[in-house]
Amino acid sequence: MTDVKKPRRRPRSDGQRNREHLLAVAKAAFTMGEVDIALDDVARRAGVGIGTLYRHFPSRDALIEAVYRVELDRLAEAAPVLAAQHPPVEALRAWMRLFVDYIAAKQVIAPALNGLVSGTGALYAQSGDILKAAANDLVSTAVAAGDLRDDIEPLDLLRALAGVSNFAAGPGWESSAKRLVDILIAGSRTSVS
Amino acid sequence: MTDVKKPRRRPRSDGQRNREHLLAVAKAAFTMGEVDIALDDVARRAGVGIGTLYRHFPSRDALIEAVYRVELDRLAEAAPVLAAQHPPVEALRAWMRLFVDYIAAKQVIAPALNGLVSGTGALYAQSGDILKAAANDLVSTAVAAGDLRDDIEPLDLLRALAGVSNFAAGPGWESSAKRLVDILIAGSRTSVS
DNA sequence: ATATATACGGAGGAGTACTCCGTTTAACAA
DNA sequence: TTGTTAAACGGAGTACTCCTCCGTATATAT
Repeated sequence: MTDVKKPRRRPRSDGQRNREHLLAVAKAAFTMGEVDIALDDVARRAGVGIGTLYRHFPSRDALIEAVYRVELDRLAEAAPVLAAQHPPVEALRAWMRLFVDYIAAKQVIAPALNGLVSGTGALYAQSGDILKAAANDLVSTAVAAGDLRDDIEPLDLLRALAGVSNFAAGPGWESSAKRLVDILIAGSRTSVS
Repeated sequence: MTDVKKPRRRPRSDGQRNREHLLAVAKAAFTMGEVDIALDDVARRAGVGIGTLYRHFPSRDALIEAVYRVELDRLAEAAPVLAAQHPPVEALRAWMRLFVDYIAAKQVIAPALNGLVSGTGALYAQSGDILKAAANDLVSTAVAAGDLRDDIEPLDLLRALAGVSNFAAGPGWESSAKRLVDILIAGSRTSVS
């Protein structure tokens, strides 16, 4: 039990302001197509030096994770709400559709999902765990109710979804994404002839 | 119909040799983990100048596509064979499992699938079309036989599969990938209570 | 006012993708 | 064989990116 670091001073206001500016700029850029924006640009647009950016976010991945953290957490929080409103399987379906909606609304989830799901490493690890836990709850509830096969891996459903999320291009992609959700749900049910 | 360009000379042997060396080196590198290998390195290992590499493959993506072309084509060619050997639905299942096997054998499909499936643009466009056509045949045969719902989008199944392919890490990933194939098939069947 | 922990800025090191163009060479004809 | 020429080569150079380092500035606390 090492003791928690006791902050001897209140955090500096300019530091927090800059951090928020950076996040806002980065999110705006990512939301537009500019996923590959140079970090120098992010710093310039936020009105800070590049050194400041790197102090707040020690790597590009750290910045990306910070940007998406809010969105991913919101998605995770929706799970218990849906679970309370719907029967188990429908709650899961609704939650998976929420993914699709988020992507449709340019809520910038897709790249985060990819990072989360691909083996890139510790990146997104924390948000990822929350998300996985949410999926786990929904699935195990449905399994316990006897509606879903008991060999369903929640993470696999997420992975499959990430595959579709990968590209939000082409007309009708949204409806085809929702169709896939139905396929996944149907295929996960207990009663399959 | 513009006339086909009549080559006034036979292609130079050194050119073809170098092209093959480059492909071999790149494939070897990609097959190991070195996806981010510098193109300078590829050129050096192949014993050619960087200029030569860029003449043969005008961009990094062009090189990657060329490397995976062979594998993707082989996968596409397996489709009619499987269709001849199995009833429709089982042919589709077998083909989807083939994806998993390829990935498991470090056959380097996963990144190609991602590129194919993500909206990166024309990259992989050609190989992608072949693959899509193969999937289309398998699915529409099964649909015609009345075994699969008629609203199944072959490409969506591929996308979902790509999601799992994304990471071939963690113990037991292979079996969970095959389980997902079963889920997708089950969910695509006509008779769902 | 003074002290000091905290944060800032941006030049610069290191590395990569890709271009340009003078040089070399394989193919072919005489 | 030898000359001609289209095709291919090589690698220095350009442009750009990520990230580090460290001297300077400033918010907080006394």
